[in-house]
Amino acid sequence: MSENKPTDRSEGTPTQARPLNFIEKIITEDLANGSVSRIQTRFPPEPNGYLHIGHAKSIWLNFGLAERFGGQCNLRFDDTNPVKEDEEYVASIKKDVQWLGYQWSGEVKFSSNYFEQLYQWAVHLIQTGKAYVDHLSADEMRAYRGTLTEPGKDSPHRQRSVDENLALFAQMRAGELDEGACALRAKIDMASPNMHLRDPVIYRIRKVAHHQTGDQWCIYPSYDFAHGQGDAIEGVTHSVCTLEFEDHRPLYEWFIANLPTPSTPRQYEFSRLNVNYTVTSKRKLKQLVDEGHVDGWDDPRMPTISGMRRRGFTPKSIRDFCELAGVTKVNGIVDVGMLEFTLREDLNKHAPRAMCVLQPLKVVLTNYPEDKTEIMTAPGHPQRDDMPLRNMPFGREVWIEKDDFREEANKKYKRLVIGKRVRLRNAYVIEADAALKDDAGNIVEVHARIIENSVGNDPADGVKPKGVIHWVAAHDNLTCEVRLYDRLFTDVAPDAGGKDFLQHINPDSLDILTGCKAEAGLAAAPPDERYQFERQGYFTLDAQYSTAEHKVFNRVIGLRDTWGKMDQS
RNA sequence: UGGGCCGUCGCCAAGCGGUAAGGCAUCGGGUUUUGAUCCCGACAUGCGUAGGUUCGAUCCCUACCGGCCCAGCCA
Repeated sequence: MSENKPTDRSEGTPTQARPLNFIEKIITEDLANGSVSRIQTRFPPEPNGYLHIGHAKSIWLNFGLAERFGGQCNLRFDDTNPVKEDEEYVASIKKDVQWLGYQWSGEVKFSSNYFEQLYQWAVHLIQTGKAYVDHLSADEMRAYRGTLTEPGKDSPHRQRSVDENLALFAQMRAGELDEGACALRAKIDMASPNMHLRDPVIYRIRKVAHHQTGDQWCIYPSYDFAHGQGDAIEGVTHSVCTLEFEDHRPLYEWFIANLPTPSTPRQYEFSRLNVNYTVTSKRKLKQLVDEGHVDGWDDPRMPTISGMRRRGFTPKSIRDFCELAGVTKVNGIVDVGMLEFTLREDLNKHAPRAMCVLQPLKVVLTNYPEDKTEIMTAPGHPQRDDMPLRNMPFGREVWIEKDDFREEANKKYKRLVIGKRVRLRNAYVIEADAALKDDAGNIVEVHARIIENSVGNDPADGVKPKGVIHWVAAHDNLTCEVRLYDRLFTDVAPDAGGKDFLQHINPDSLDILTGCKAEAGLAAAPPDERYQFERQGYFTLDAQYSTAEHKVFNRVIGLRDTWGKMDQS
């Protein structure tokens, strides 16, 4: 797969001219003043679900930073909570990261690789009087923690001796205590205005099997106790995460300061990527899947990486979008229009052109011999000469788009009208004579004439065609199914302010067209190629629904359409 | 309302005391056998608000206003 080359970064990417973002500035300084000699980052997902467009930003940022500064980026699964995780997700996450065009440094890492070290560090904290086993129940702990405006109070178990804590913690590990019976807490400050510093739980008992470590452990470290230390073990220099972890930073630093870690990573936070007209919360995406509003996690309308892949997005368009959106600490919502822009930009450059009639209307060229056929040639791409020419059969009967014919129309209509001319793209100029209708008055066929010698030339009589329309020969084409996708939600912010996002699902987000007529050459379309169906948009084969006999094309995105937006009367 | 963070064009986003980059979108115009692409042009006397410091402030100070995050043995 050509799109998996992690080196395909050069062309078109605005990387060069762009001013540095705040994290790049920090790294540049750190490198300049020698506080670090080399960059190490990491992308640290918990394997508890499918990745979506929001994760793409983190992937792009972490891997991109390493790439730009000649460093390395690890893929580390933050698997400290076995009850929510599954091996299925580690597989899909690895696939998504690679598809986006990145390769992690060395082996895939897991926080669970460090469980023994983490355990020893917890013991170290106990020995230095900085951690204790607390027997308060979860409810009691909540009550003791205080509130946002009131300080918490010390647990009655806070002053246990080191020996007692050591013994209790060993019992926890040995499985001698029940889930919830107690937990290990860091001893920091129950009156801290920062809730995360009010003696956070760092180890809890969970008697469940872990997807990586099996039943080796029945106690698991919390995120806060595992993340920074994992960074330190891996030599991560810049631990980049999202804004909601800002409050955790003092805790992150407290562990690093109070433990003999091999390095001192620093945490930096940026705002997560939000896109309008969609939702990205795992709970909501799951609901869309579970309630059958979409076809699965990889439904082409989903904002998941797998959905976008199936839809036909290019990895580059997603990376470019992340870059275009920028890296700051401002909580914003980016316009999907920007994503559509980077998508079209990439597709326009690389997609071979083709013609496909979505809603066919037959045109009979009455002055064209019944037994005659020709092969028309067309460029593979109008702005590139490195793409092979296409050969398209042409004959007496051709299909054109229903929308491209009107019995009569005003001068703004640049398509086929009775008595007027249009060019069949890459073929003849034709002039319409009559429209044949069925009993209900629907136009079922159009009679027209070709203008002799107009292939590649303007008509000899000087009467130029009004416009250019696409067509497909009736005697030789590929009948196929085409799926048109629109945004999944009709509301800019489907879940803003506690709105019920399900109320805003777009009933027309999927339009299935059958009996579409594509140019014959498309019968050989490979599954990962994206085409521009001229005048319509970009399309790719749906890997799931297509069979050898029945091709299904997904519309990745339509062409920019200034005509469709204006008053066409 | 305790703490943390954030507020520059409709949406992103530069700017770091010397008089508002850029992109997306939008609106004009040109080229074009895709109403696509491409090309030109327009688009913040204004930087959440009010004061203050300064010859000069989006950048410094003060006070307000607005938004986001934190009271999981989730991450």
